[in-house]
Amino acid sequence: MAGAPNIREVALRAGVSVGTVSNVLNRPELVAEPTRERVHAAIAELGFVRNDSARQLRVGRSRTLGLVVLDVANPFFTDVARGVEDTANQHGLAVILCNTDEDPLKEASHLDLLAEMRVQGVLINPIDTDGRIAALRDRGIPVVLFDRRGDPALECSVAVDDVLGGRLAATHLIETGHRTIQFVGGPLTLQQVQERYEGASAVVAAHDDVELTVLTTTGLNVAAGRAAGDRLAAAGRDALPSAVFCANDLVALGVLQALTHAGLRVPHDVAIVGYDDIDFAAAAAVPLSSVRQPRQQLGRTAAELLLAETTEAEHEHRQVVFEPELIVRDSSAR
Amino acid sequence: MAGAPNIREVALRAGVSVGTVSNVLNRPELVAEPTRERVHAAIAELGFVRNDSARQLRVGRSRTLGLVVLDVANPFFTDVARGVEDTANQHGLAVILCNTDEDPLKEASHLDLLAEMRVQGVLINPIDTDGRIAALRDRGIPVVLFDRRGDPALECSVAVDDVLGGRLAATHLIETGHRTIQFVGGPLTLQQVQERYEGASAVVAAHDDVELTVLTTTGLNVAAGRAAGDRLAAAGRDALPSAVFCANDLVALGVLQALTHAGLRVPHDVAIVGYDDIDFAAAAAVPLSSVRQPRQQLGRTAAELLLAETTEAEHEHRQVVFEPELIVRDSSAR
DNA sequence: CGGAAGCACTGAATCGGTTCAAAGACGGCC
DNA sequence: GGCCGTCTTTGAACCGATTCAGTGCTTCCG
Repeated sequence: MAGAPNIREVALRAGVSVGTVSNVLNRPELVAEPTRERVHAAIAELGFVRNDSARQLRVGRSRTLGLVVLDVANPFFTDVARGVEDTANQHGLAVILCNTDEDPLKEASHLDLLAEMRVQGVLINPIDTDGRIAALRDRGIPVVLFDRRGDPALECSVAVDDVLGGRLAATHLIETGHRTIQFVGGPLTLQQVQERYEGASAVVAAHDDVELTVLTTTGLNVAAGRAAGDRLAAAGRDALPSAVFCANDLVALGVLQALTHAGLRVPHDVAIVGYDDIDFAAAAAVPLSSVRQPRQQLGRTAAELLLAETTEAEHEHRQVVFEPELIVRDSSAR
Repeated sequence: MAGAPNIREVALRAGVSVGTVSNVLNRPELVAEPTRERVHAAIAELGFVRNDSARQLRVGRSRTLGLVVLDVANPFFTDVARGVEDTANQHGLAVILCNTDEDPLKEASHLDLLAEMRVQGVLINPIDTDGRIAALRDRGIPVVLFDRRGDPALECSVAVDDVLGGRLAATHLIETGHRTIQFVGGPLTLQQVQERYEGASAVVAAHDDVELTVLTTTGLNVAAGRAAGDRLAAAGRDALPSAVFCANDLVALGVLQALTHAGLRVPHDVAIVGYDDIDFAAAAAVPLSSVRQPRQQLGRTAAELLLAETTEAEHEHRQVVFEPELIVRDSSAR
């Protein structure tokens, strides 16, 4: 009796069968008005709460959805998460947020857990597309990639054209007169980082007099950016690039802090362009130029694709690609 | 056969009973080496993944823990979440992150869902301590309050001394010569906001020549801060307070943006002190003075208290209170 | 040689909802 | 009165892993 009355006790109290109680909960339109009221009264009196694992066991799937991100502390991902949550909640689903810290082992263990939970689906910004994602799919759990393009034969994905984003940033820097550009970000195994670099690289290749170098970081956070900034500053004024293009805004903020700390002025000594256009970019010490992505929309669309895949009889995988937009602020003004 | 082999099929393939398979999974030391290997082989060949709802149903509780926060987009909460996640993962628990947006209705619906899921416990920064939290406790689900003190008879809690935080901020502003101080934050029903104001108020009361006024906001985010800043700026230069103390850093960043946009200089025209000392405070246009809280530690401690409550036979509720620390930066420099 | 103890394994009962075929109740109509 | 259709309710089977009393076997000891 103690903490957990079950559906049988409710049935007993309301003087009906368990089947009827279940119907009141799930298809109330099948139950006659007075009966329904008696059942509701019994539920209230006993403080009954449906045991979701029992329900899940019978129905075969849960009412949750997994969201696997690289770093919850990155506002880009929390904005995406907001979009996912809004859409999921509208459909009565809860979101399980998993943080991988760019660590394949953590990613793997989170995916295992989500598989055991029989989530309805997984939204993931994968680190490496190893077998584990395929394994999920084989088990019938739909997977939607976000912030990364997938294989149209296998999965849906929602991405932003990162190559274009890289082009926008590089074009802007070249047009404002910069000739030595430093790309800062990593690890390069991350598709986002790779493609942002590629985009910049393609533009630079078309200009004989412009030079692009790469400084890889071990992560995409403020600390990594600060470390990179320190290295740039330590190399001496002569070795300084005239502009830095960072793989995301956190790195850019870190670089900005380190350079400022070393007595260099942004954008006078070095210009900076970031990526993501998180809200804090505009509020930075030197307002940051950045490549904007439709963050919440990314999340909403990803969740919608997942829901479509679970409900549609004949599902065709879709690859949605949004266009990024360059926002120019003080950090790269001439 | 398709997507989901169960424990029976594994048993069949390995030539053992289901009980043995279960033992291999849960208490491998009870099973002889060669048998264990055969079972593992069968699991691998079939790609078997344990159905967690069946396990939960039998065992009675899940391996998850609910974390209910006011706003995932606030770095303060993501830092707390990191702490919670670290500790939870170490103990094999997954974290379900719920966002309430300071909306009691959303809070209630999330708590209902967590109750249905039979989570091991709930960590919450509550909006209003209405009956729903008590209802959870009655059902045997431990609740730990964080960033807020609780009733020692009922629950554990982890908080930071917000009254002290308010005192620190106000004392600092008074000592640097400010005589008209504006408190910005809200809603005042939030205990944090209330107490930060109280602390400041107590200090001001001891100084006849200092005036403290309140501008309440509807939320604790950048947009609310910006709106408040606009109102301050619109009131005209003469009506301006000489310093603003904000209930958190997001509000402070919003106020900073609005004031700067209106052509006012910080700290020359108006000084600003925030609260939380999120990472972005130091990187702001004018580096923000702020009252620092041990964010990750708050999360870790909260999770530990919860785990203690679920494992200890005789549990005594504890109220942990950390001390905040004032970090002075440019925004309140004289 | 008998009995006890230890070990590895078995298999049925169990957790608590959901589902669906079937039964029951009632009214309308010929 | 008998038949049919509609609406409501019933109750047992079922989902899949866990658990524990119990079986069969071996070893040890007096």
